[in-house]
Amino acid sequence: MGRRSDHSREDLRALTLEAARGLLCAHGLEGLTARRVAAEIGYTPGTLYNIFENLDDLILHVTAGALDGLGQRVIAARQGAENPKAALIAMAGAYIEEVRAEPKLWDAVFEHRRRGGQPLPDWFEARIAQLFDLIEAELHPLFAESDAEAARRSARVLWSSLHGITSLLVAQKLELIAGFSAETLVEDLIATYLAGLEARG
Amino acid sequence: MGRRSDHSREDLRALTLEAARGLLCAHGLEGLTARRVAAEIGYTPGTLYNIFENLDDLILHVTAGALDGLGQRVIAARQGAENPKAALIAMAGAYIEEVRAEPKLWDAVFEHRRRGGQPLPDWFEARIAQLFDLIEAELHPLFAESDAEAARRSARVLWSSLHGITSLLVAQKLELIAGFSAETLVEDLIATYLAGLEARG
DNA sequence: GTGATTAATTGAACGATGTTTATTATAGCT
DNA sequence: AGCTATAATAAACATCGTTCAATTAATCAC
Repeated sequence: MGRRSDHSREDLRALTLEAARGLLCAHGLEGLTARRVAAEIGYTPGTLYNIFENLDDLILHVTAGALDGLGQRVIAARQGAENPKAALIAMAGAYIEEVRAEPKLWDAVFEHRRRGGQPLPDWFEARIAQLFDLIEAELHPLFAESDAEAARRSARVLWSSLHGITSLLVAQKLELIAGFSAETLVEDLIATYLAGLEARG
Repeated sequence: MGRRSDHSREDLRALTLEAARGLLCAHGLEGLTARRVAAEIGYTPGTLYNIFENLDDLILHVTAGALDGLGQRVIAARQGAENPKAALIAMAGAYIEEVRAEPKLWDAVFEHRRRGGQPLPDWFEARIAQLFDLIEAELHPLFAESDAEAARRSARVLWSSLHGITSLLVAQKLELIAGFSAETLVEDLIATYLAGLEARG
């Protein structure tokens, strides 16, 4: 079969991303194959390579979409919080909620590595940096201007720690941590860490 | 070719584990294939299935070995520390050192998921629990006996947070966190979190 | 020592994977 | 209508994990 006009270039791209996201949500990374995505959108595998560089590229765009959605939820959750601690807990709560809603998708986000050990492309790292800045912004008021370095460091510590909890959650390795919900752990982390910041001056 | 007597059953098993570990260290998860492991030990792929249930099983045993080695190093690092804070920082330092020595191996440890989404076998979870207990043991002195629950919770928070930092480190996603070494972040985490515990009473 | 039994190793096969490419059929333009 | 540019396809390639009948070597019985 030759050229069709069932979908515009952009439609087809959006359709593909949606199908890929659906497969990730339903079956995780191992459920996403070129042939399955193609079948889902009614095309053949080769067509995918007209739209995306390769499967890694496709997956990267799906996960970028997930990160964007997360960013929106996190920003919304922050509204109305009256102090940094409340804001951070609300933001982290939104994170966990999002991850809980689609655990396999988020497991794929964390588990995925590009073939050949290639590093993440710049446009993707920028997406993550945006999320990162949200935490950093909340922490800044807690530090003197002379301590900008400490504020940056603390933002990185909190970010990494949150990532640890959520990644264990979606990898279903949190049963080791039985008896405590992710929310409980995150709240403990934030409250205690902030208390420590204050105590250390 | 038929039955050989080049190696005893146990020798062959050890040889296979060693070869698999070498491949993981050198090329990560995607470098470990049945055919490559077999070639490395001078046998054919089918032989692997006499020794291990499947590739997942083989990988699981390699990572279990890595966890055991880590446990020994962590215990050694703990010796001589005079208080819980110093002990925890030393232990975490050993963790990071180990992970830094073989980043691809540890990335594989974190990245690996069994096919079909099967949960980790009990014998493997027990290995992790052993490591877990090491942290918990250091924290206990910091809590009143009536607060055993809080001690357990804090151990889980610290463990997850450490995991977050190391997992970002080996996934080479720590460049996002540029400007701070894993050691710096871990030390900040432990010192600040412990200060927070004290401040909160 | 010779024959029968047991066990380990192989090689070939199967279905599936990501990706590339020549071929084909369509859409849009002159 | 004819031409061209382009999109989609089918087929191929190398590789993957895994299975299994066939084969060969070691072991055992006598």
